[in-house]
Amino acid sequence: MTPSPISIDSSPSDTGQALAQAETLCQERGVRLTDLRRRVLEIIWSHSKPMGAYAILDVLRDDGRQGAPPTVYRALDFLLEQGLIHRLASLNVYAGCCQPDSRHGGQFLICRDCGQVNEMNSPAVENLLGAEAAARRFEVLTQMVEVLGRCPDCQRGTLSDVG
Amino acid sequence: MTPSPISIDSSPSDTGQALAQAETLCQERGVRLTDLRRRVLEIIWSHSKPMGAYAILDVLRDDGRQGAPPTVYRALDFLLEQGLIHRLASLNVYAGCCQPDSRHGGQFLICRDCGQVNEMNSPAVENLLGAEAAARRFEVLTQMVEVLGRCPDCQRGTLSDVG
DNA sequence: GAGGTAATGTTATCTTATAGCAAATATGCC
DNA sequence: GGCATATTTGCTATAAGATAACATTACCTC
Ligand SMILES: [Zn+2]
Ligand SMILES: [Zn+2]
Ligand SMILES: [Zn+2]
Ligand SMILES: [Zn+2]
Repeated sequence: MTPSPISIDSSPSDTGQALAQAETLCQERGVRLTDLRRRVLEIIWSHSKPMGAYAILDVLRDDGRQGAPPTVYRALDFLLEQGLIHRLASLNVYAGCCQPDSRHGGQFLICRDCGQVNEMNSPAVENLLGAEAAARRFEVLTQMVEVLGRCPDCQRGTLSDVG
Repeated sequence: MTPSPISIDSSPSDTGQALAQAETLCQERGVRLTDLRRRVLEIIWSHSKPMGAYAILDVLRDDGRQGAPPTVYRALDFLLEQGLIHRLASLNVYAGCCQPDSRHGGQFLICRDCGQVNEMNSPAVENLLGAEAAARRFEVLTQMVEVLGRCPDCQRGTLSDVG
């Protein structure tokens, strides 16, 4: 019923919800969420930490599916275009987007110790960044914000590196 | 005398100033700005756009200097540690820091069309990001902000892609 | 100059990402 | 269904970015 109050991990239900919403969005937009693309999105969501392209490829191969790097990169390109995932440039990893219905670059809190990533998407930050850019006569297309630090859990115990 | 009001490019004097300041900072800190490290910093500053590691390596080789990737990556690591340059993760390039005396992650306006990069470093943005992170009980170590868009020049004419 | 530390040279390798073309699959029309 | 079309996927090769490991050289102190 009620979602667990502290969700460190992407639970199966999170994954399910994300997939369902992706399905809906793709239908609305008239684009095809193929088996491969859906599976890549599922792999990303069902892991606790954002994944690199080659880690995703490994899972696909464990599935028994054929594939080479272009296979996964093309799926990632599609998911990125549709705003269903983000790329964290500082880590070369890909993470599911929590609000795929509204386009945004993404603001992320990345834990140095356990690797967890939290998508912030503070409108205040977005607006201020836009204002500062505008003050410099700069036309904004996309914003990328990545904050590296320590998550609440890793501050508490030193249960670092939970894998 | 007066610095040019619109500085699209890093002028030789900018480069000279940056090198002089780097020299001073490294002396104060008791670290060695060797020939190689100084030259890499100079190469970065004397180019109009941020450069990739292998582009820097090419220039080093044009100098007649020996070198392989580790040569330039070690120099870059040193310059990054000392806060003399930044890495723009979204582009895999390195850019000189305008305020190397104060440590910061860096906030960048990156022009999609001409590739120019402008370091913003708005304290307001930094503070707000810090506050938003703190509200989520997240301990900030470093912030990285990269805003992709179009610089004033590229909005005016469509003198895009000035190379 | 001997000894220790820091920096650089050198080779090989690893990770991340893309180009290019062929085969397969979905879609739309007759 | 049969066929033309465009999209998607398979597959090989390769580009681009970054690091590991170890040998050599420069620098500093005694
Ligand atoms: Zn998002
Ligand atoms: Zn953590
Ligand atoms: Zn800076
Ligand atoms: Zn521009």
